[in-house]
Amino acid sequence: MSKKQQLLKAAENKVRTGGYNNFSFRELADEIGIKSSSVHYHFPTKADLGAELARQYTDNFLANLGSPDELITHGKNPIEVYSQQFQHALTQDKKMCLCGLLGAETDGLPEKVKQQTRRFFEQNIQWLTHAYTLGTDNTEQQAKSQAVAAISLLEGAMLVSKAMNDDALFSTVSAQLLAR
Amino acid sequence: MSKKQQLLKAAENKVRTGGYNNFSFRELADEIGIKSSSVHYHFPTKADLGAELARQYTDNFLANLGSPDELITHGKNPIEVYSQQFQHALTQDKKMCLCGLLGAETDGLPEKVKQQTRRFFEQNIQWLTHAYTLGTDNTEQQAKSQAVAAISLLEGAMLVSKAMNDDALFSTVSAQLLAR
DNA sequence: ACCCATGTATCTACTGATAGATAATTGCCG
DNA sequence: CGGCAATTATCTATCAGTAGATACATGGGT
Repeated sequence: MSKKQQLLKAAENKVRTGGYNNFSFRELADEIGIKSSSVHYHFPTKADLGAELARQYTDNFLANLGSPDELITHGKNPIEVYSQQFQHALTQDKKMCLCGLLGAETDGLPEKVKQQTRRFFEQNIQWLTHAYTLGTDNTEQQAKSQAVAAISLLEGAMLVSKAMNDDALFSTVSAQLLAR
Repeated sequence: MSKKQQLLKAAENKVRTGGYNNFSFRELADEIGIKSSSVHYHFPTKADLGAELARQYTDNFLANLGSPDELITHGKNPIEVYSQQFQHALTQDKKMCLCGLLGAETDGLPEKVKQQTRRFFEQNIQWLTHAYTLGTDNTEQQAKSQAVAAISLLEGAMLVSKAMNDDALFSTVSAQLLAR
């Protein structure tokens, strides 16, 4: 893995633990064994790093999901797959969703980080809206409402599980999403 | 209002905007017209300030709600009142829930701040569990599941609304909570 | 010989925290 | 009541540490 990707990985861990202000160039540099000034070679400013972080996170998140149509073709329930992706982030990484955390502190973020954070939610709501349209007679409007509620429920369940330090809460909540 | 309360008020705005690391003693002091060293008189450490902030926020939040029984006596739906309290925080203050944000970054917080953040959710889940028991044949277990889902949905809806900069999303989601 | 990636050195600004001084107020004792 | 003592709330001054950022030098691979 390139130093650049190592930096992003280290930053992801820091941000998902304590937010955008919870990492510094020095910490990241120390962690991967370069000097803090060298971090500026890869990312001119902290905002550039943060924006790239959110961008890659979003792209990877969506790529790992595949398309709702594809999932149905393989006999899977898209909403179930979707909530499992959140659960994986919580229980494997033991961390909050990157963009969930950034979204909560959006008003304190540099503009370009804010934009990428917003993009995460736009794309996810689009994905879910599509999923909630397939095999139903939902209008686009209805499907979008369900989509926004679904991502809200899952982001919120992560947040509550972290705050209470009890991952079982997430399972309890996601089960209700699927039982509707 | 005492300087101490002014400090807490200023800190609340900062934290609800960008998280625990988004305020400094100097900023707070400047804002209310004292010196940063004087802040240490009221709060020995930053963690002490953060913990007191979360503690008061929780107490005020619950006090403003009243008890579920009381609300029903006055012909109100406790869950509706509860979700309106969240909506008020979002649309009037134009800010995220303090403990929602702190909960998301819980692993990056000093221990005593973490404890007070957790207390917010414990007390809120208790309140909601009680509300979901009244006038139903729900078991305690079922009511608690509904309670956790409700607070997850509302915290998540705030987060998504902030990230998307669209408060209407919150309304869309909370409407679904009440329509169940 | 070039250029990508990193290092050295340094800057200014800000961080939380501490020590010690100073008024102003409060409260108790005789 | 008078006066001493303690408490409250603030100040000035300073600290070591860290923040993001910059200019410039260096080395290693093609």
